[in-house]
Amino acid sequence: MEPEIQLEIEGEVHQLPSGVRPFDLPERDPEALAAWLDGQVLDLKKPLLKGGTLQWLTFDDSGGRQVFRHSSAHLLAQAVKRLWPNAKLGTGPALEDGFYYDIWLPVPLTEPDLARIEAEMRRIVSENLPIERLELSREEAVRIFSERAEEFKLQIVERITDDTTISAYRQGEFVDLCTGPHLPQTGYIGAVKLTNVSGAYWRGEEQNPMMTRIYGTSFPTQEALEEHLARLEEAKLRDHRKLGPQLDLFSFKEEAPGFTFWHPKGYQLYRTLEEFSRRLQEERGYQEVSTPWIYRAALWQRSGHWDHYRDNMFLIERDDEVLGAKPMNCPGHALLFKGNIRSYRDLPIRLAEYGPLSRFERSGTLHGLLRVRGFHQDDAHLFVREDQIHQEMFGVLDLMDVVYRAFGLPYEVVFSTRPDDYMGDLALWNQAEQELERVLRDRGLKYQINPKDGAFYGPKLDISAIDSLGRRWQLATIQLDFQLPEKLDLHYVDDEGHWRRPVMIHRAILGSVERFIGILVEHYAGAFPLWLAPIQARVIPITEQQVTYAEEIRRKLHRHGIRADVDARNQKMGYKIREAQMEKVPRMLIVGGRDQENHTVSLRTREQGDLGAKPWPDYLYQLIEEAEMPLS
RNA sequence: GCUGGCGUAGCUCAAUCGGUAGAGCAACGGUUUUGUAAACCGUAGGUUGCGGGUUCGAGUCCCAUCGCCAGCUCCA
Repeated sequence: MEPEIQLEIEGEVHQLPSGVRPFDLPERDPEALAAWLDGQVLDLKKPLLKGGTLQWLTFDDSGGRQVFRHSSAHLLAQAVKRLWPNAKLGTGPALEDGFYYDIWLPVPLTEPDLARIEAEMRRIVSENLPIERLELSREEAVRIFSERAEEFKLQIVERITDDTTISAYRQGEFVDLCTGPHLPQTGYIGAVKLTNVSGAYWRGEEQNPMMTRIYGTSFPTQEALEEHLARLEEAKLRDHRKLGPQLDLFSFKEEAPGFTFWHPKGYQLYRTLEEFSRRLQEERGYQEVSTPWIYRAALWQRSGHWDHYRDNMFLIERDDEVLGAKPMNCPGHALLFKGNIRSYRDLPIRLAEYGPLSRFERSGTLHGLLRVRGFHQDDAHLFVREDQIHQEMFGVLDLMDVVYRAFGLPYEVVFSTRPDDYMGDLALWNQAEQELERVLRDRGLKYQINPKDGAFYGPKLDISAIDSLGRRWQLATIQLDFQLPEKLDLHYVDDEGHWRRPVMIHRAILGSVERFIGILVEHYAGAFPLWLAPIQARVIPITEQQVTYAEEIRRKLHRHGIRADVDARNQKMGYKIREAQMEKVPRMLIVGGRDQENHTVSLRTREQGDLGAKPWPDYLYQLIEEAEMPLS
């Protein structure tokens, strides 16, 4: 008698012969791309030898999408191999919104090549080749990929351990080493688009050969693909590098790559943000200082930056000695701390600084405001006793919460642990890592662990946000440091009169003010909330007759701390309104003859449009309230 | 830094095969005096990123360089 298995599908239990393929079941969802059996994603054509609960994965499931995109990557590789038979395949995974394949090519790729590859991919789709799984012995795998001169695949085979099944997938003449799973046929891939080409080192190591990485995306239908491409276009319009200059906030110039020119409006925004940070920190016992921005090399040698950070520093040679511009404030703050004898009663001492920092970033890594060479942090160093670590860390996380809630910025917490080139004593590192984890748990924060990504002097907690194109950027950082107090020999006097070593907490909440503004521009698409907007209100006289009245209103607004201007140009009202809307000014106070007579302003808001006449100056008091900083 | 791509007026873009660099918006001058997203007329604006080369002739072809874009690497 043939062995049977029991499969539960959509609540119904079926008795089926062992070896049945999900693909052949009459219950199969016609949109299914793969099957899910008790937590495992399987090919639809996988013969089932044991029973369980089976679900269909479609393009709406992330698992289904992943299979779809992974098969699309194979499709890409097959097309490239048809066009360049001596191309050598690297790896080609699925991504969130698409896929890529790293391929070594004898010639550089050009735009028209992408179109040719796409055309070939469509041909393979129309051939509707069956996709077949092969399970291979190591010898077979080596033979297959040697025959095809796929040296990179052979390297992968070598690294596969003996306890793993070596599998490959075949579609037509094409075979790729792959664990799968995959779609049943190439015909499933309804629409593909190759988006861009770039270089990528084999296995991500700089000394390895550079492969050509071809990115693409794919969807079941042409309409879905076009919708996706339209969304990408939308996102590009939010890009801070486009919006910033458009809104006249900042610019970059060839003469100073990686440094920001802050225009009047952008700098206003910058100062508002800094003021926000100042007020929150003063309330919490921080003291603002300003320390030198250039130090003799000897300090950097003592602090460890010379060994761990020199390549990223701007160095200056004068009078036969080397000086370095500061990439961080910590050594300066430590020196300031050291300048007096400190009692245990003085701690914690919280030193804040907003001064300029410079880091020499490699040219290819610069990216608008999000990666610059010259920037400012809302930086602070907390000098604390060991028994104060927990409480102070708790306070920092609390401040962070206030700040990020004020902007409604979605963020992720990452806990980065000891890197390979760490400085100092292993026991201290372990202690610091345990402290950080304990505070995270006590605050109930969700976090991910990023092993070996800590700073060279201590483990850190990073907050990152995502830009308009889905790239992740680190904003806040909180680091516990037992090393620097040691290196620079910091101490305080404890309650028994003994010298003790303080602990340093490095922290920046906004992170870099530059980067934070870049993220904010994209987050709000340039339409900043009232309290942040560089120009909060624009007074628009309808005719020349109201310019004096308009000026009067503007002066009064300013006197009460509202940033306002008057558009007195000889233009129609509609024109001025249109410009104010495009500049994303949150409030427009329109004044015509009627307003002047009745002592009103005609209010228009950026979001709601015309709201009619409001008595003046009553409206001023409403505006003052609406424009308050979100300090709690 | 590496691989590939792109640099034309302040912005968005055009210029056939190598043959006189052009338009809209913005700016400026004037007319208009206006009630909720673009009034009208006119003027000016350029060493085509910078430097070489090929050619009778280069925005266009070649070399080099700078900057930017995508990704890699790096990343407090």
